[in-house]
Amino acid sequence: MSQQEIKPITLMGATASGKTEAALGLARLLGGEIISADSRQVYKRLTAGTAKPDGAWRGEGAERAYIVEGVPYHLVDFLDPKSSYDAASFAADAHRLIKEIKSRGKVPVIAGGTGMYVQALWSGLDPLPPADQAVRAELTAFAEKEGRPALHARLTALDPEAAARIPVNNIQRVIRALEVIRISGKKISELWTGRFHDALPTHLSRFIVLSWPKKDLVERVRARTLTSFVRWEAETRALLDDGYPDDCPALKSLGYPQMIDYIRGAADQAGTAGKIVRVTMSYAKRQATWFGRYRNVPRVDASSPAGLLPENLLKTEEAA
RNA sequence: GCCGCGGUAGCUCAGUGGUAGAGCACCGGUCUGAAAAACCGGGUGUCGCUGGUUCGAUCCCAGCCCGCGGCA
Repeated sequence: MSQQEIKPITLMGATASGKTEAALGLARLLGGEIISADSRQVYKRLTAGTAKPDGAWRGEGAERAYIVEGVPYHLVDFLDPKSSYDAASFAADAHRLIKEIKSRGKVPVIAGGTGMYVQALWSGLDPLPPADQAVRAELTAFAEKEGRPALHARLTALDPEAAARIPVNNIQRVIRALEVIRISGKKISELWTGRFHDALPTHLSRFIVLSWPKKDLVERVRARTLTSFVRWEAETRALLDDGYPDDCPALKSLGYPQMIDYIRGAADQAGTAGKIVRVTMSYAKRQATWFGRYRNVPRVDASSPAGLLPENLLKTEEAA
């Protein structure tokens, strides 16, 4: 098989939908390596709370890789919890890895629940300037002092078209639009090309969305939350003990704020676990909404007996 | 048994003689370098039951049922 004929497979699905299991099955069947598209599993030390696949770093130098059940699993467990990562960095890293994996004659299997990362990887981003944390800090301080309407008013003055599309309270997007003007001197509304559409390029990759009935998914989330709770508490406590602030990027991840409240005695265990299940299901709904936009991508009922088996996933793909 | 208080959304409660609201929960959606982020939208209800007064009752009146507290 020539390199050109190796087509990556991209698995998407809500949290706890079985993406890791499915990806490992496909990688073993086809001879593949996995690239995680998960904005939280990138962090070192966030393991139980992110359901990071159980693996270990092996090898040296260029050969060094995180190995899960014998399969290289890329873009997990490499970033300090105080560091930031983003969709553009992910897309660049993933494109580089896809090329490398193909050069080894292996099949790239991209698996993840971060819809924004999948979108950035396969549909690309407009040529906007990169993030600037100093600019963001300054604009955040302004909003805290003068209020969000005042910040939004600044955007209305500089880029009325963008301001009309961004709600006053959506502080992050208001800041981003102002950041673009500050750095590039151009309006974000003029840099948008409309490439953010509701279809994925199936000539570049095979895409599969894993879906579950909500009543089954909530049981999986509940079970996972309960079995990981003690380890999750321990890893969170260790991060706090080592001086990581509550608001560092990693600790703002889903469930960690609730775990921090629990550690500080502000909530009991049952209540905390229940709250975490709720915020997780709320996230799963947002993921389902995101992936639901891709009308040209087949969906697999992962709850069926053969649901996550690689042969079943490939068969469904062909039928679509 | 008597006295008092209460019964309104899934939960905790507010409220009005013109068929009703909040918080949480729940449901739906948005998404261009923070995306497990940041937001937007939706009330989902025999106002305990049965009568009475009234043009009109969730509200006022009576009886009943249920819960809580007190007295026996």
